[in-house]
Amino acid sequence: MKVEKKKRKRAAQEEEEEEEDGELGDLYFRGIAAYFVETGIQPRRLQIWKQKLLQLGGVVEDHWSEHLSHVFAASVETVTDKCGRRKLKKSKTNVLKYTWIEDCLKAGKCLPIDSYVLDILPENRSVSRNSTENSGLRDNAPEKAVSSSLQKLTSSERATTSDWMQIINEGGEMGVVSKGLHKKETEGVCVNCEGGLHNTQGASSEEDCDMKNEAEASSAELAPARDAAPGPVDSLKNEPEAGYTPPNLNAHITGPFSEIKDIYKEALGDDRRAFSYYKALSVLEKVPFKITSVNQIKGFPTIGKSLMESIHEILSTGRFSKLEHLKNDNKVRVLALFGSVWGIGPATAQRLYDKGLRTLEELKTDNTLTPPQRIGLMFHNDIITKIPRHEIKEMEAIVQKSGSELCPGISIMCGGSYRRGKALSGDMDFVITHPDGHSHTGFLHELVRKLKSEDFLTEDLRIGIEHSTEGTDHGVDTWFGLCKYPGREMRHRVDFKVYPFDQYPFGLIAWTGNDILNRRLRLLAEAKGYSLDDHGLYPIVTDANGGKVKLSVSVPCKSECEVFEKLGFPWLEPHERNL
DNA sequence: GGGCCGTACTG
DNA sequence: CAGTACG
DNA sequence: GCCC
Repeated sequence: MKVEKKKRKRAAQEEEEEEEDGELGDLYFRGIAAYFVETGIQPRRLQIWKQKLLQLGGVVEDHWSEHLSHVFAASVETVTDKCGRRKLKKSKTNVLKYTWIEDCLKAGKCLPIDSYVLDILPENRSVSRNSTENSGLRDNAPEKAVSSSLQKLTSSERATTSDWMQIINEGGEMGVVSKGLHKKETEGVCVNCEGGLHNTQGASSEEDCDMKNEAEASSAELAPARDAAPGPVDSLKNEPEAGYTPPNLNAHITGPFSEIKDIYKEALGDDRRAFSYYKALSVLEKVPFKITSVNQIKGFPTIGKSLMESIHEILSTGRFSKLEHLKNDNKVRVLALFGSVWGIGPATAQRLYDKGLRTLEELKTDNTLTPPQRIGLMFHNDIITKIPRHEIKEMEAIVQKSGSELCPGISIMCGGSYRRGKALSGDMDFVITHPDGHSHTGFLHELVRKLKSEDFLTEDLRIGIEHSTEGTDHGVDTWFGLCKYPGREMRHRVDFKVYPFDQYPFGLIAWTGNDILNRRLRLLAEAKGYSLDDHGLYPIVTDANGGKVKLSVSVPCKSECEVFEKLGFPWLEPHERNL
């Protein structure tokens, strides 16, 4: 068995990559030496492309040089910014859109490059705009987002291939990576942030900072709900109109994985195992081709031995015995059902099961349920129903309108998966602040009252602290509850959190997520001697007794960009945060 | 073998 | 306090 | 579950 495996492995390396996946017979990327301009691309997808390029005979370089055969980029803008217009024109390198790789992978062969070539035109600003438009990347990276992320990224010029690999992978090595990054960045402090902060617009010493970008960044981060006029506001903040989510070509794997993840988490309380599936499926759903053999995903991050075996089983038999086994267990089925109710977790599900309860109908008769659980149960079906993007947009406008009527200048924006560009969201997360630094106090109570009177908010689930006039606490008001889309009885989950202005960037990052990114940022912060949470970045110091103490004063940051910068983490546009 | 985010409400 | 939730 |  072992020998057999070894033999096969050697064969796979020396020979071609044939074996079980006969359809991808040869190394069709052989002879390609490529450099990737990473700007404006989801890190996960990027990594997958690199992996496949290597696997199929190509070479990936960390830096651009003239001997390369190919350069891949999202648009003309990004590539010229990174490599230089003149140098590119001079070299014979093929400058191609990323879509070429995707299409090759889908087709299983090397396609003609003709329709993928990015034309490097002489320095005309308006030209690059058109080429972005035509790049075919609009579906997942509208030009606006691309260009703005470009500027921000290039200013903090790190992210080599290996950096990305490590960032994308688990947090273990993050300390090492970040040290390297940190050096560069703490010295050269993020240009974009600097400008934004002090309002010193003019492009500073760095060549890649421009004013348009500053304006965009600030309007994107602070979305003042204008005086009762919701219309034009929309276009200013939560950019993604259509959503960036690329199609998932591997639902045959992610579907079962998602199911088993929910069971481990909500029924069995095995969070860590659940998290492993969760991370794996976020990788698998970004693979740009339909997986037909485990050989195609050899060496992918977050997919270890056990998951590989599961995937192999799914591919070869169409079944997932581990999941089937769990679903055939009646008790597990009941626990999973109970656990899917808001407010009921694994422990409560188990307790209710032990009482002999088996259905949601029976659950309704139980008198030990807390009021929030009761509401969760009553609207169980509504709550698990996803909300389409355009409806969220309308509801955001409703909240903004009422908010600014109550308090002119208030900034209200919908974060969460909506801000990350998802086409469907499970709930809405409103992050609120006021630029004057004090008008946010007491705002939430009023807002909730008003929105209830408008028959938008319906039930309370959880009510957070009131702002304290003593300033010892963090003073973040929160409200969790349910709402109705106008003209419809169905309930949706809504969260509000109101931050003092100086904590807003931290709150916005935290409530935009995703959770994988949050955890990674917090891990990184810890490795650098900080503690990061939704209201600040706090230095950890050693006191006289050698104990670790978290300082109560945060490192000040005036924008999300600046938080990333302080941590030495590559900037990600909201739609790039679907890690 | 041990790590795996940090916080805040509810009862 | 444990349990649950949020990203 | 994965990854040092």
